[in-house]
Amino acid sequence: MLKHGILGLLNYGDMTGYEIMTVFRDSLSHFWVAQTSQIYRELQKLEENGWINVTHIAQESRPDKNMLSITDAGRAELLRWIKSDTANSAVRSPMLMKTFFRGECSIDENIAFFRDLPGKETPFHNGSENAVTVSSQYEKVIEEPLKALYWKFTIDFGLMYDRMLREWCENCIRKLEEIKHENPAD
Amino acid sequence: MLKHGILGLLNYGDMTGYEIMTVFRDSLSHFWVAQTSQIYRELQKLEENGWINVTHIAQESRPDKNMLSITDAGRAELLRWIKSDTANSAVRSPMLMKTFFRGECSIDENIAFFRDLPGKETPFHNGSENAVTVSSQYEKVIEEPLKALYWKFTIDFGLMYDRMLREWCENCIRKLEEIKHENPAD
DNA sequence: TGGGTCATGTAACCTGTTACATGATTAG
DNA sequence: CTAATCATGTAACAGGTTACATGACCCA
Repeated sequence: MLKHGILGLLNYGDMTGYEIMTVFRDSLSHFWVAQTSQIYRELQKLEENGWINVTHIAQESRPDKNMLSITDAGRAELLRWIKSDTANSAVRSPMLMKTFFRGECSIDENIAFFRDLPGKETPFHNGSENAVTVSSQYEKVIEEPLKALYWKFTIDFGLMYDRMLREWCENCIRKLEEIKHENPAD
Repeated sequence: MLKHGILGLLNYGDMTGYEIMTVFRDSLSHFWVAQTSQIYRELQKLEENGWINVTHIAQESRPDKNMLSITDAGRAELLRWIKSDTANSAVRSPMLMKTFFRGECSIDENIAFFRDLPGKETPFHNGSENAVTVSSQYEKVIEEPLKALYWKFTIDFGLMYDRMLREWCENCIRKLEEIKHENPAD
């Protein structure tokens, strides 16, 4: 999957590993966290698969760099992946996992837990508002308004998710407060 | 994280690997998918760490089984994990990753994509309504109504997520329809 | 007689995380 | 003078996926 994210970015135009890293940070990282080391490793595999070409460029006042460009095979693979079924995708939420077992903690601890959650757990953890402005800048770079649209869709998702999470936390807190007042013993 | 999920289940009472598997399927699997093979491997590690004890039980009309029970060290580890910070948790959404690059497809293909999504991509992919009834059955097993409460919280999350996802897809479709009518060329 | 349940795993591989490593240039 | 930016990775380990393997009992 990370492979395909990188391939997708290279489809916008040639880039170095470093540039991929920065674009990734501003866009995909909201819903897919990846370390620099992993990006470079995946780039090696993309080349092995023949999905990208690498051109070494010597520089003087800067370290040398490797310019990466997507191949026809890479573009074909990207499209194949985009159109493939989303269904059996890896679901994994550490946050829900912890919530599930929160019965081990006191009600007050749990009220605090749900109070703090919305600030921490969100796909747009850097703040979705910020993501909106960043994407607008890239809109000029991509130059294809229709492609920028889907970027905006992912940000809309982030905004709606944030709102939903806050609501959910409020509901949980409300129920915990009720229980607290029913049995003040706990 | 999977380690801790298993530890949490064993904290409800002794179980075999097989039972963990079935309880897992009905509860945690909604937001954390794991293969049987992985569960057995993690059980080995839990024992190596001294977090569980294993008792071999010979059976006649059934295969022998290993009864697992959580140790004091395991309980301590479970609590440590529950109270640890949720913040830097691994975010990864294949669905948003694909959405991001959907600009490569036609508007009609994308309308179809968003129309089909709500049925596929949901933390409670087996249907959240079903999860509600299953959890009610376990409520009798757990026998501690306060613990079952947090299970219900995770299901509430699933229901709210489902609703939000449907709304988001409708919004995306609406925007795509607008664009389609503005430039019928595409 | 065929499929589901009970019950256990191993092996190979792929993906993700953490820690480490280097070093010049440039902007404040 | 110091921190950020540019630019590249390696190594070891942890966690997740896929495929395979075994075998009896019970119900329809």
